[in-house]
Amino acid sequence: MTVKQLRAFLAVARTLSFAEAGELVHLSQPALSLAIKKLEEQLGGPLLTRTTRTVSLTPEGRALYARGQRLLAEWDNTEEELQQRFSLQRGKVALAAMPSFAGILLPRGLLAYRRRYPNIRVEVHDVIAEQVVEMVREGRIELGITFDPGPSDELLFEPLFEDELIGVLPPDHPDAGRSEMGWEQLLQYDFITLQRPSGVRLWMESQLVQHGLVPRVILDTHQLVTVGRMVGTGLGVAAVPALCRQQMEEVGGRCVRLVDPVISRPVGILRRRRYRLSVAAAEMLQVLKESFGRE
Amino acid sequence: MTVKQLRAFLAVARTLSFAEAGELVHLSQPALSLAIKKLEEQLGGPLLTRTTRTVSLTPEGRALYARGQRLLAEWDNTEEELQQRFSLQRGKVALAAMPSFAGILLPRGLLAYRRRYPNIRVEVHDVIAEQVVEMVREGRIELGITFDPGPSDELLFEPLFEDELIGVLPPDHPDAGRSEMGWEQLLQYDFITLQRPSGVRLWMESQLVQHGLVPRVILDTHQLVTVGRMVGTGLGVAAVPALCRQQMEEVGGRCVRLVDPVISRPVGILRRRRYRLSVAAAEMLQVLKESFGRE
DNA sequence: CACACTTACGATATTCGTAAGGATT
DNA sequence: AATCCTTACGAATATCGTAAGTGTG
Repeated sequence: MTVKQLRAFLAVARTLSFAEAGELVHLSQPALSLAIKKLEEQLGGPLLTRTTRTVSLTPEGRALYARGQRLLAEWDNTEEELQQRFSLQRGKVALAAMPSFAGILLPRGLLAYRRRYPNIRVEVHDVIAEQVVEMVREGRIELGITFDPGPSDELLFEPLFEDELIGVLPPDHPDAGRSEMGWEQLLQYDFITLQRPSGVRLWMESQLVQHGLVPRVILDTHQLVTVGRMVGTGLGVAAVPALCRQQMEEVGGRCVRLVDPVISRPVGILRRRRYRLSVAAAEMLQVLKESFGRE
Repeated sequence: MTVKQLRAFLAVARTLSFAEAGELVHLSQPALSLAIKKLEEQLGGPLLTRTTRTVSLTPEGRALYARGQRLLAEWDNTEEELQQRFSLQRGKVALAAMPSFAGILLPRGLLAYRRRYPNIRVEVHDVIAEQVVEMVREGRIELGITFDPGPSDELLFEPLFEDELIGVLPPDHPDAGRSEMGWEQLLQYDFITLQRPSGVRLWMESQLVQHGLVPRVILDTHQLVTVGRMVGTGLGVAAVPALCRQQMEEVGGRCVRLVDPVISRPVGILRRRRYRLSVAAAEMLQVLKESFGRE
């Protein structure tokens, strides 16, 4: 039994006329006649009773009509859904981004994506960098936006831009108006930072040690906003990823570029090697590159 | 998208090997390759990623795999069910028979049918003759066993045999041992019969009137068994369709053939004109004819 | 170098449409 | 006589298998 045969039969069953049905399925009357004859042969008995003047269904024909309608509808739906997926008129992308990116920059990218492909659902997981990597590795999401997790044989990282550490100062701080300052200068002041298990804290510390810099930590907390608020109220200074600049300023911090050294690490898109992206995800990758790529 | 294409794709998706899948669907490797290529073209994108050394599914391929499996299973089921219907390995016949026939003779016929076609469900409606006709007319059943309802342009009656009225006598009745007797003789005795709305009563009365015979009715009831019991206990005599002979004897009646005149009417199979019978019902018709036909 | 999929090509099968045939209203 | 389905037949299309090609481990 072929799809064409079933389609032909259903058309005849609906119209009870070979001629009319022929138009529906774009077939000449004889061709339709043959098609149905073959179907009947294959199934082993007559589906229609034709008396040259009137066509009607046999009991078996009615049985096939009932089941065939649902069947063909599902068939066409499946086919159409696939076509829509490929033509980006339907589908879903699941991605994850670390909070600093998800909150500030990502919305701009998603807006661009949705403008181009309004019918594709986007699922965003706003989780910490380590979990982003984990979710990509497990295949729960197709794309992750995070720091470079380092070489891996199952993960592929495409950098988008460098995220630098910037200084955060109280509004009334003497250096608050400057465009940039050195690390040594910053670390003269009481230092506020994130608590130990934090990825940012670990990264910053390892980098500072390499340059012989030692912060005078007077306070650590586990939320970046809290760090910002503390700096904003004048408790001390801090250093945070540039991605968080806006957030820091919103709670009263003044941001300055930090040099000597410039500490930065790449932020980019992580995905699985060896696994092809869905069409929708591939396009998302493209849009994200355009929105946040270097040039 | 054709059935063959989907079948081919699913085979590859399952085995992740074109060569192996080819064997499953009885296709050479190149033919399978072409088939899938065409499917991909039709759907608008790749379903499989092949690296000449390894085959894996794209996200879209996984989507089709999930839906396609169910779809093809339903497809095959539908096809097989129809084939089974035509080959009498599956199906259903709904029929109705008047109680006298349904209770005594029909079981023998059904046994013969079920022996030949053990997988076909049979639905028997044990209803009075008028309802049998009604159910056939409404198309709720395909076959009805009843008396001839007379000519009709939508019903077709095929007689099986003649059902005669026979006499029922108490066991100690002087005529109880005879093989046949005349109506006039029977009607000398107190007569027990069914109540008025009954078809049998009406038929019998109209026939008797035509022959100038008048029964001395001393009692009427609405159940044939009751008539039998009353005769059995010696209250009087009765006349019932021969179909009920066994039932009468079970409750103590003695049956004799009635002549002068022999009153009979055809019992047969009723079905709708212009509507083809299902294969299962056509076969049932055949079996019933063989079991209860004249010769 | 061996294996697995793809491309090329000739052969076969299937399907299609036009034309003719048959039956019913 | 008109209409509707079926059969017949030549043509176009699609599909298949064999053979050659290509890339990977």
